[in-house]
Amino acid sequence: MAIDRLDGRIIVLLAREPRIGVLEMSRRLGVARGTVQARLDRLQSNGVIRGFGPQVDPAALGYPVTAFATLQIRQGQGPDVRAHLATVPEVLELHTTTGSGDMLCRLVARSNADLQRVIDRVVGFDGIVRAATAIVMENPVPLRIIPLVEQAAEEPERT
Amino acid sequence: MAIDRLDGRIIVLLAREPRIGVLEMSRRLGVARGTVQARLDRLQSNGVIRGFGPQVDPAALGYPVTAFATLQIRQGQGPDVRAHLATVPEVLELHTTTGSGDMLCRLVARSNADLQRVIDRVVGFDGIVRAATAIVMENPVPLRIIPLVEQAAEEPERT
DNA sequence: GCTCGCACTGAGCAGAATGCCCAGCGAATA
DNA sequence: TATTCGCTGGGCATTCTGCTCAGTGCGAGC
Repeated sequence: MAIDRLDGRIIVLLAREPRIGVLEMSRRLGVARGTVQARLDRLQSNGVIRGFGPQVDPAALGYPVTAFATLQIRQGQGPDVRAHLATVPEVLELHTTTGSGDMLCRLVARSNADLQRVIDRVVGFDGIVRAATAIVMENPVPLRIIPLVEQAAEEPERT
Repeated sequence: MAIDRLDGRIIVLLAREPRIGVLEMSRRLGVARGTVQARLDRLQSNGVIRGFGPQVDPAALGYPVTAFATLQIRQGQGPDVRAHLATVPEVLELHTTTGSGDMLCRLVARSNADLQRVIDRVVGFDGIVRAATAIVMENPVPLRIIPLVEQAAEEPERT
């Protein structure tokens, strides 16, 4: 669960240059290959590293528009709404939240006009009372994990 | 930019089993190894596949609390706020948006109590007028790309 | 109708990495 | 003190990679 500095260096190195392989990592980090391999195995069985799936850019796929929609759900309809949203390919992720909305989902679309189609499909479901959409203009900080890993590696336990 | 079915199958296969390698992929897909290799190179130089970084689970790192914060920014302070937020490790991503807020950011924290510390640090900056935070309770649809890739592969061009 | 360009195929090759094994060692633990 | 655990450094066979090549089928352009 807690990671130490070596774990942190492994993850950061892997995040920066994912293709280098275990042997090259051991060279760069100055440790034995078996150590890196054991650490990696542990990190993966821990669940710290979920996997190494390809990071696909929706914009390059033809979906340059990103938006976040806050949804208000009719009481008791949560499970149905989740199942509905899971069937929409343009819904990239979905969270249930506290606060003024009940759910927050990330959407993509081929254009602003196409976004209307996506939203219609999202809210075209009985359990959804209202949707408030915010279109993303810029993304100054793309999804990142390195700073957090570095912090976690420096402070293995704290609360 | 547009991907065909073979591209789609490559990405989906890679997303499901990231460790299989080019040779095994060519076997599963029933095409020559060189073809898979060429397609992968093209997808990467296209930017469709950004990379193969490790997918790290913040919860396993000791940050089980996720939240989304909507920020309102004082006019003209945007660039400073971005720079400020980029220095906070718990800020995993940041978007500027249309709508009632000006920015939307994803935060993680070690606990609900720790979230207060993170929010204090986030809003402890002059350019931020107000912050509305929604704590994530459940994540019925984790960040995914496969359905979108499949759709994009079936409909190479459309708007 | 013909030729060119392009993508795919199937094969081969040297080099490198992987997965796996082992014995030894030092530190922390019981 | 004895044991356990993680790291080291080495070796091994197997596998994959990166690269090259000639041949082939297909569509576009002339």
